[in-house]
This record gives sequence, C-alpha cells and structure tokens, in this order.
Amino acid sequence: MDIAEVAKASGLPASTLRFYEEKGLIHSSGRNGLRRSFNASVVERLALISLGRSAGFSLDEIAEMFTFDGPDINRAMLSAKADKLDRTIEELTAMRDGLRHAAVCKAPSHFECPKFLRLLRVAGKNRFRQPNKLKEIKPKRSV
Amino acid sequence: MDIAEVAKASGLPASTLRFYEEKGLIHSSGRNGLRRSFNASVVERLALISLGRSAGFSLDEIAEMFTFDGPDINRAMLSAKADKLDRTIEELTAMRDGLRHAAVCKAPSHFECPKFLRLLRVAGKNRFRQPNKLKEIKPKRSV
DNA sequence: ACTTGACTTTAAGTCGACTTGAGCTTTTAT
DNA sequence: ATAAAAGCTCAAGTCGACTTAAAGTCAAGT
Repeated sequence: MDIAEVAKASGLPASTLRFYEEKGLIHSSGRNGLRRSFNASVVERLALISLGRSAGFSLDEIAEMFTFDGPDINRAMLSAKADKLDRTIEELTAMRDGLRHAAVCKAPSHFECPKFLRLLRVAGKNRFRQPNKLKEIKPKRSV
Repeated sequence: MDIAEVAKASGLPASTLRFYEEKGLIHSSGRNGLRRSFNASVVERLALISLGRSAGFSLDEIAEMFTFDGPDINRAMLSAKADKLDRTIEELTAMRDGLRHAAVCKAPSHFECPKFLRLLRVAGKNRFRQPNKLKEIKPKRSV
C-alpha cells in the first residue's frame, strides 16, 4: 500500500503517518523509488494507536506497549495500563452522572446541590491533569 | 482565603489559579492590598474544573458549562456533554478489555488474536483525537 | 517533452494549558 | 529598620502532537 491508501484506510493524514514512522510507532515495509510502501497490517496497528490515543495514552506510552521484548514485563505493563484506565473510567462515569444530574437539577447553583457535590467528591479522588482539547478527526481534508 | 491557601486546598499551583482567573474560570472576591482573596467556594469550583479536565473537556468547554444564563440551552448542553462522555466511556471500556485480554493472550502477536482484533473494531467506531500526555498532579513543588 | 500530481525531506509553525523568569511591591518576622 | 517571604504583572518559554511550508524527486498521461 502506498501512503495515500493507508491514509484513506486509517483516516489519518499522510503527514501523521510520516510522523508516526519517524517516532517508530509504525514501519514502512520498504520503498518504491522514493515512496514508502506499507503492508496492510499497518492499518490495524494504526487503529490500535488511535484507540490508545483516545484512551488518553501518550504516543510514548503507546510505543512502550508495542515493545514486546520481555513478555512478562509487558504483560505487567498492560495490566497496569488497564488498571489506570479503570480508574479513569470510574471518574468519567462520576462526571457523566454529575452532568446528567446537573441537567435536571432544581438547585439554583450546582454548588448548592448536595447530590452534585457528593458526586464531585467521589470523582475527585484520583485526579490527574490532561492538557489539551479533544478534536474530532476529520478523515478527509479537501484542501 | 489567600492564594496560597487555595493552592494548598485545591492542589493547584498559584500560577494556575491566576491563569484560571484570567480566563474567567474562577473569580477572586477582592483584593487585600495587592493580593487576591478568594472565598472558600472557589475550592469546589476548582474541583469541578479539575474533574472536567480529567474528563477530557477543554477549559473553554468547562467555561461554557459555567455560563448558567440560558437555563434550557445550558441543560441541553450538559446533556450533550454527558452523552459525549458516555461514548468516551464505552471506548475506554473496550480499550481496557483489550488491554486485559492482551495481558493474558497466548497469540504470538496481538494482531493475530481474533478476540483482540474484534475489540479493536468495536472500540474504533467513535474515534477522536486527544492531544497530550496525562500528567500526575504534583500538589506540592518544593523548588 | 513537459506538465501534473503524488510523493519526498527538513524546518518551522500552531495550539492549549500552563510554567517560568524578571522585576517590582507588600506583608511579616527578627 | 530591615530582610526574607509571599504576591503581583507581563512577557516569554515549554511540551506533546501534529501541521504546514518550501523546495525538490519521480512516474504517468497528453
């Protein structure tokens, strides 16, 4: 596959694919003249990468998950990541419940609603920071 | 409360509090000479902000949630955010299951494991991008 | 032969969310 | 009275994840 096909199949721009290759997250199978050629399995790998990104892992963390050198080390890490995700899911669930409640709550301010404040406290246990805005993927850009 | 107390209570550095104030996410109740003074409710508001951040909302989105001007508009938006979160939670759950499975899977490569690949596909439906790395909060910095 | 369009590289730019530094003022402790 | 600690403002810097621009290469169609 050439880069445009992979881009289309994965929904990622070619620039991102080059960037990922440079970071070692994917590999091209060789060159066709100048041009990279990829084999089809890269599309699944990209799906996994996108998934990992959407789960809040950084590219570096995802790269770690791909190093299948020490099988035990790796299994342990995968479990650890899963646990981390579990905590995140709990928080998001609390947040979601808080939002749903806020949407119907009669209290003049959410800060005056005991139910909401309780959710706040529950959810705030394992807090962490997250830098940027979530953007929708634009699978195709025409310009 | 002065800024240091709020910082301690919220786990956020003073610089962040000033930054949030500048963005209109929080307000100081006045000045004590030069110094800002906050009333205690700001701590809850900050908890809510942190929670929102950890749920993947940008500061701008969180600011939107705080504008309780049009009650209907706002309720609709809160519901919309909750729905968005629901989709995220679904994805994260799939990702977590994928990771847990990968941690025990016998297949030589995860890409050769049908169970894993199925999870991939399920999880990849509503994909979105998320820019940065999650960092732990360091509540105290000594330098 | 030549233009077009897809691809290439490298460097620089962008974006959100903060952080850091410089230089000043004010409060507090000795 | 004075020095350290804590605040302040404003500008600039940082970080991760890409994106964009500039300038060049190359195969294919007219």
